[in-house]
Amino acid sequence: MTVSTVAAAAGVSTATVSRVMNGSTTVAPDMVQRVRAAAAELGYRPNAAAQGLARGRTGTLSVLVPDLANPYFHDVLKGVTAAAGRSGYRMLVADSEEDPDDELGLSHELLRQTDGLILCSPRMPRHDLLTLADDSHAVVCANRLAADIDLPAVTIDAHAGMTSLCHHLARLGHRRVVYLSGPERSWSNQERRHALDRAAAFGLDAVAVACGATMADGHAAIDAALDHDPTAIVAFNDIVAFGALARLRERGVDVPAQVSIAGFDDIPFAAYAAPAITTVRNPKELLGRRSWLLLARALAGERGLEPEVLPPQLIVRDSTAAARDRGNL
Amino acid sequence: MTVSTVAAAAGVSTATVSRVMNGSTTVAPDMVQRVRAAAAELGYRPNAAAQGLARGRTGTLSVLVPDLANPYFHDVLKGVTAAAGRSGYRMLVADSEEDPDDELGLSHELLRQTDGLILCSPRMPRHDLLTLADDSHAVVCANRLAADIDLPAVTIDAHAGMTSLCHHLARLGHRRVVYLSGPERSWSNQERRHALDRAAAFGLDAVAVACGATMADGHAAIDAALDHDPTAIVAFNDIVAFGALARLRERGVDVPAQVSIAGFDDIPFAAYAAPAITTVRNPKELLGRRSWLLLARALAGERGLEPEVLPPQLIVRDSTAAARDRGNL
DNA sequence: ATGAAAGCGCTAACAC
DNA sequence: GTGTTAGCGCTTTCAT
Repeated sequence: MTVSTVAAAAGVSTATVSRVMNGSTTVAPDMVQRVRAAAAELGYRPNAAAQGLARGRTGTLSVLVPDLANPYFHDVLKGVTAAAGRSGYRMLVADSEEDPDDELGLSHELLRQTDGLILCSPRMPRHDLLTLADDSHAVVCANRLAADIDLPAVTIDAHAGMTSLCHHLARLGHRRVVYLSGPERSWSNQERRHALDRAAAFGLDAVAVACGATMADGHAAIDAALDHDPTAIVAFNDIVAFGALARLRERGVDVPAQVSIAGFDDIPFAAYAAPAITTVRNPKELLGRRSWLLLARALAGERGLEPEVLPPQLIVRDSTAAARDRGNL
Repeated sequence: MTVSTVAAAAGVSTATVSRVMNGSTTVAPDMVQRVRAAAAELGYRPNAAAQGLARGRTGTLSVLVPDLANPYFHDVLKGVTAAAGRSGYRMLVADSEEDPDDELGLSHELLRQTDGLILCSPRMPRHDLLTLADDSHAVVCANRLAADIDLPAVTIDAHAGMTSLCHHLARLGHRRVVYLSGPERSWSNQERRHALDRAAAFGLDAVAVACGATMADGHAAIDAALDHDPTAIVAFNDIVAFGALARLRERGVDVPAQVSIAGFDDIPFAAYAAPAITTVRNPKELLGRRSWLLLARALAGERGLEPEVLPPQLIVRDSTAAARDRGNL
C-alpha cells in the first residue's frame, strides 16, 4: 500500500498522487477526484518515515519534562500541543524522571527523532545545556534562564511572584517563614529562594529547609520545618504544599490558624485542598504556547531570540491567614 | 552529516559504518575503532526517519489517553515506558481530551507514525474500535473489553474491586449509597456501575448520579447526590472523590462521620487528601507493562491474544466509617 | 497540468 | 570481514 499502488489504481503518476495528498492546487479537478477515490478505496495512509525522509522534517516536536506525574506540566503540555497543532505539528512527550544526568542523552535522542525540542524545567548541568545549544538550534528552554547560552527561553517572573506572596504574608503579620526548598538543580527553585531572601526588606525572616518536589518530600520536611517555629511556610510548589498540609494535619497543627502555608504554580488540586491553598499562579498554558512560538521561529531559521518573561499572579485562598499572636506551636 | 561522511572519514564503506552503529559482531576490532572515532569526531547521529524507512519500523510506540491531566495515567505511562524501554522502544503520548469522536482519527495518525498503539481507556464507539482492529494488528486496548473484537486487551477486575469495596461498606452498616457516575462512554464506568448494582446482594441500595471524571464534576455532583440522603458515596474515581470531598466540606458535611466516601484507582493524591480517601487500588504500572507485553507479542506476529484481567486491591483509609445511625443530613 | 526520475539517509542482501 | 548496491515510500525538481 504505497503511492505507487494508489497511482496505478487511479491511472496517474506517483507525482500526481503526492500532489493531491498534499493539497497542491495545480491538479485538474477530475484527477483529484480519481486519486481521492482510489486512496479512500484502498485505505491508503502515507508512511510517516518516508515523508520525513523526503521532506527533511518530521512534523513532530518533543517536550522533555522532569516528572510527568506533576500536574503542573499537563497544562504546559496542553499549551504546547494546542499551539503546535495549529501549525500541523505533533508532540512527543518524554519524562526524564528527575534524573539530571540523563537529560542530555535523552535530548539528543529526541532531537534525532523530531524537528525540535522544548526543555521544560531542565535540571541538567549548565555545561550540558551549553553542549545542546551548540549541537542544535532547534531547542528552547522553558522555566530556566541560562546566562550566556544561546538558547531561546521563556520563564516566569519568579521574583515578582514571590514578592507579591511575601507582601501578602507580611501584611498578615508574618515574620518567621520557612521555605520548603525544591530540587537542588531546579532553576525555578533557586529563583524562588533568592526572591524570598530579598523579601527580608518586608521584615520577613526566611529560612530554607531542604525538601524536594513531591508530596512525600513535603510531608517529610514538615517536622524539620516546625523546628524553626515559623508562622508561615512557603513551599517550592503546590505538590509539596499538599504533602506538607497532610503532615501538619497529622501533627494536629491548625492551618491557617496556627501556621499559614502557601504553594506555587496553582495546579488544579490546589483549589480543592483542605484548606484551599494560597498560591502563585503560573500561566502554564501560555508558557507552553510561547515555548512553541519560540521553537517555531527557531525552526524557521531565526537566531538570537530574546528570552520571554511571563507574569505570575497571586491567588489568595484559605491556607494563609493572620499570623498567630504569640507562643510556640 | 550522513553515513557516507562518516564512512569517508573512517576510510570504510557505508555498510561498515552501519554495522558498527548497529553493533554487528562481524566487524574487525580496528575498523570498529576507526568508525567509532570518526563518528564521535563528527558528532554523527543517525537520522531516525531514514532508519525507520529502511528498517520498516520506527522503534516507537504510541499511547492514547483520554486525559493527560488525570494522574491515573502517569503510572500507566510509567509502566509502558519502563517495559518498552527495555526492548529499545520509545513512547509517544497523545491526549484525546475526552473527545470520543476524535479518537479514531488520532489513532490512525499515531499508527502512521509509530509501530503500534496502546489505547488507554478508550471512549470511542464500539464501531470505531472494530474499524481499528480491522485496520491494524498493532493495537492493544487497556481498560476496556470489547466482545467479539479481535483486540488484545488488559483490564482490571472491576467487579472484584467493587465487590470488596461494597463488602467493606456493608460491614460498616451502610445501606443507601450513591454512585457518582463517570463518563458515559467509559467502559470502566459501566463495569463499576454494574458491579455496584450487583452489590444489592449485600443489602446495599445503590443509586447512580450523573457526574463525570474531573474534580469539578465531583464537586458539582454532590448536591444532587445528597438529595438521595446517602450514608455513603462511591465515586467513579479518586479525582471525582476529591472534588466531591471539597463540596462536602463546603456544605459542612462531616466525612466520614455523616457520610462516607470512597474513590477508585488510588492515585497518589488520594492518600494525602483530608480525610485520606478509601479507594480501590488499580495496579497501574502493571497494567502499563502488560499492555506493552501484549503489544510486543502482536508486533511479533502473534494473533488471537487472550485478554488479561488484573486484580485490584481495596485500600481502606479515613474517608469511610460506620454509617450514621439515623437521621438525615 | 502531468509524468519521469533523482534523491532523502539508512539497512540488508548479495557478492567478494 | 568488507564493500557494492538495490531498495524502503515519499517529495520534488525538471522536462514536457
